[in-house]
Amino acid sequence: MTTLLIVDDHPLQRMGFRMLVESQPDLTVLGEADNGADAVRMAGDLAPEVVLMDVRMPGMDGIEATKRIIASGVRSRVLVLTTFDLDEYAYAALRSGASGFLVKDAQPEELLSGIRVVADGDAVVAPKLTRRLLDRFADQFPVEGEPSHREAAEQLAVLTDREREVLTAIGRGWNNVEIAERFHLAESTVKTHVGRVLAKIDARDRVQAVIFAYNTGLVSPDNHS
Amino acid sequence: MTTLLIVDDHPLQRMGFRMLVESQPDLTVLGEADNGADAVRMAGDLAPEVVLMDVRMPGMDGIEATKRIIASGVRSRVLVLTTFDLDEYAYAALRSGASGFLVKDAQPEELLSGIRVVADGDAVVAPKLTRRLLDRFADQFPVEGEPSHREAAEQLAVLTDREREVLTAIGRGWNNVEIAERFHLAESTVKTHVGRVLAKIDARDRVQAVIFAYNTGLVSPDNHS
DNA sequence: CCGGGCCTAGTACCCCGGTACCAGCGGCGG
DNA sequence: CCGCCGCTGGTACCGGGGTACTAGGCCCGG
Repeated sequence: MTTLLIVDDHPLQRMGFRMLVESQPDLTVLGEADNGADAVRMAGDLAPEVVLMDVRMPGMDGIEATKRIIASGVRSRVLVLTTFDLDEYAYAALRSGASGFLVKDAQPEELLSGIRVVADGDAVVAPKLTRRLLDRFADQFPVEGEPSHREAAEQLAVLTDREREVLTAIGRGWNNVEIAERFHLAESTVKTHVGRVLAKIDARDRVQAVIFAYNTGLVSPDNHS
Repeated sequence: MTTLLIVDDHPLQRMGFRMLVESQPDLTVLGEADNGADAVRMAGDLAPEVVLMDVRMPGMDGIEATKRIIASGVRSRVLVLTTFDLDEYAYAALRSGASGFLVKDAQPEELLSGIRVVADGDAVVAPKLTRRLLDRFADQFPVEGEPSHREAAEQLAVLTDREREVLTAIGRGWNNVEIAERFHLAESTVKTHVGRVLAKIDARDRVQAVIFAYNTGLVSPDNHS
């Protein structure tokens, strides 16, 4: 049984959601809120598995409410509902920590499907929003970065493509096992690469490699994950 | 009628896709390719609306093939299929210009739905991958008003003076012995401080502590020695 | 005066990281 | 065709790093 909290400032809209949701044997509504502040409080009290959150509300909007719910440490997952005409809010919503983004005029089956996906710990994004998400994602990750420090850049140049990838991974704080997993390599292979990188950039250990990566601009603040 | 090109190095897999797709009255297969080079060429010749692209293939892989198809200017949209979880290759795929990303063991309906979504000009990402994508997105694009810097800065405030000194030293790439010497401490003392710093800033090891130090501005590029 | 931070220091333990060395493979240029 | 290079993988070894726990001395505020 998946528990829900419905957040929307329009009573009629809430009614619609409740009708749809309660028609499903595996879904149940714990409560409703008509503003962001109540939503945050009720999420803390009721600990619903999924919060259906309208973005546009008077006072605290759905995005701010989402951030606070996520920050509060409650296990609730938030499924944000947008009307899609808002572009400036779109990215803020994506960053808010929500587990899903659907358009309010979606088919009922899509909404129900989205609720179950989110309840399972996965995420869902409406196709139209996904398009923009991918475009933005592509923009923000240029194929090759631009080193700012020329001198060190020469050392960067002597690295092979693979070694530069590994150095970037080191710069993100990943350990050898994590690097191996993300690149589908054996840990021993990663060690080999790391060793060569350290020798080439004249670093004693991966800590100094991180510093090197920052000084060359290979990685920048908030470039991690 | 939506036209398709199937790209996979496994004949049996292609057969499965073809069977599924041709069972749909609105979908038709224009051709098949078992490697990236052929895929690029056939996409140019046949101009399918959607390319079903396996990501892992000997020789030119699906990602490189996707990039070249997109770069070629053909109007084809690429739906990438993988058996694996989101990893570096997957991110590379998302950057490659693909319109969709699904796992190969998805339900047939999901695949068909994904094909139609992509054909409509929208994009689709498998729920399990979306979760990771959103996490990554959130990491990469900190909210303007409430950057992770602020959170981090608050963590900085909880550090004692000594701990902040030690963190700075870590950020300069010094090891425990060097820190001990410069501060006239025993190595064991340094370890104690380091351990508490790591706990307070929620870092796994000193490598992540370095990154933290850079992100908070505690240390800056070319600040060492 | 006594509790609580903070700094100091030690011991013991385990694991990850780094090194050394070796080896096979595929591509590419001489 | 051969050699070089880059990439991959493995084994073995050792030292540094991180954790857990303990503990004494210091200063400050209740």
